[in-house]
Amino acid sequence: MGRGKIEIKRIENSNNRQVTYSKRRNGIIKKAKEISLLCDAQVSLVIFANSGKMHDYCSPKTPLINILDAYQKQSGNRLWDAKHENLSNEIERVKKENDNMQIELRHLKGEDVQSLHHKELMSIESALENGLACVRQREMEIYRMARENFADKERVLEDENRSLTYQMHHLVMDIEGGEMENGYNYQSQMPFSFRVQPIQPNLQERI
Amino acid sequence: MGRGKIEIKRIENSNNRQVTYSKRRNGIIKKAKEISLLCDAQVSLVIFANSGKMHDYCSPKTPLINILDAYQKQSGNRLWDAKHENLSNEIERVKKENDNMQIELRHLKGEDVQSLHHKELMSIESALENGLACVRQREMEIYRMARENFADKERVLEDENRSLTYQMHHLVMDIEGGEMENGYNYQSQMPFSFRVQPIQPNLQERI
DNA sequence: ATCTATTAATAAGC
DNA sequence: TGCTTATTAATAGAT
Repeated sequence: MGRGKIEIKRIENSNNRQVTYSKRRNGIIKKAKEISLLCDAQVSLVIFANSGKMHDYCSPKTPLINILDAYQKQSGNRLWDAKHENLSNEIERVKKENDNMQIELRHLKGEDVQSLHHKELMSIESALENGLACVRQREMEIYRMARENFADKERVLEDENRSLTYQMHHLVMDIEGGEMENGYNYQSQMPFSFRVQPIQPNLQERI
Repeated sequence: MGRGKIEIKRIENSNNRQVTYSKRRNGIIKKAKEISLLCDAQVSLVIFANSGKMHDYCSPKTPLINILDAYQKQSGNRLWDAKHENLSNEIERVKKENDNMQIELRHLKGEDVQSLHHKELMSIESALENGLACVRQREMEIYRMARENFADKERVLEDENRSLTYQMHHLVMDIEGGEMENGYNYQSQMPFSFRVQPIQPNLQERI
């Protein structure tokens, strides 16, 4: 249908091919529209040119996804169903794992134990005892570490105190012993916050 | 193109519609094949008749799924991507839940407690103590029920024994007291397994 | 299905 | 691309 008949095989001339593509693409899309209107048919048409450009037609009132869903069902071809199935299976698997853990957790917390029998209870009990032992051991460890840490700090503070006390003692002696040799009053020049202020009142008594 | 021109609108005569559908469907599929051959185009065509019957064409060497995948990318239309996303999110959610439970379980079992601090340990400890209390309570319950059950059975057996003993006592008296009045020897006619055989030897002494 | 008068699509040229 | 036109292809209606 044209000035000459053409063989139905790849058009080698790239320009001709492109022109023919445009014309025929429009033709097909027109035909698709027509059949869907004339005959109440659902049509899904997607065309990719060699260049990668895409055109498509989908009959109105029917989302493409529905047409393709129906296509999957009728043709038995799996488009995305296979992927979906894998994901769904994964969800199932993980949910099952979840449920099992949920149950185990509840049992360990002493919930839903009415349904359990001797043997199960025994194993839960021993798990709990073991857990308790571990947790308490860890608590003891923390306690011990805290105490050691505290003892260290205490020792450091005591050393510091001793040193300060010693310094203060000498300072007081210097002041009481008459005028400064260089006429300088350390205490009064020091910012207030740096002055030695024993926190525990009874430390003063020890001086 | 035919004996008369037709308006492009739904053909009301159902027979005509069906005939036109068949003819035009073949036409479109032929055109699809031609353009894909002539112009190196990728074509996906799915047509559903009003009746529900489906026909399709897909250019060779390109699985439909690939064409549609490309369609999704170019058109921005989400066919199955949306569903995939939902499922993937669901998996993420459930896995996270899973991980949390996993951690809680491990802690309750006394594993990985090295990383825990005082406050967490305290709450786990109290959960464990509570669980232990519940489990032990349930065990006691089962123990009590079992004992009661056993006591019941024991009582029934004792009653049975008493009754049998009584019967046997009378039977022995009858036999020792001379010939049977009706000349019938119950014991010897009874199948061996039904004969009264006290299980506890000392029961015999009580007779 | 098949036929065929008629319309529609389109190849080639511009 | 768009327009034109000679030519082929598709198909409406009848059988």
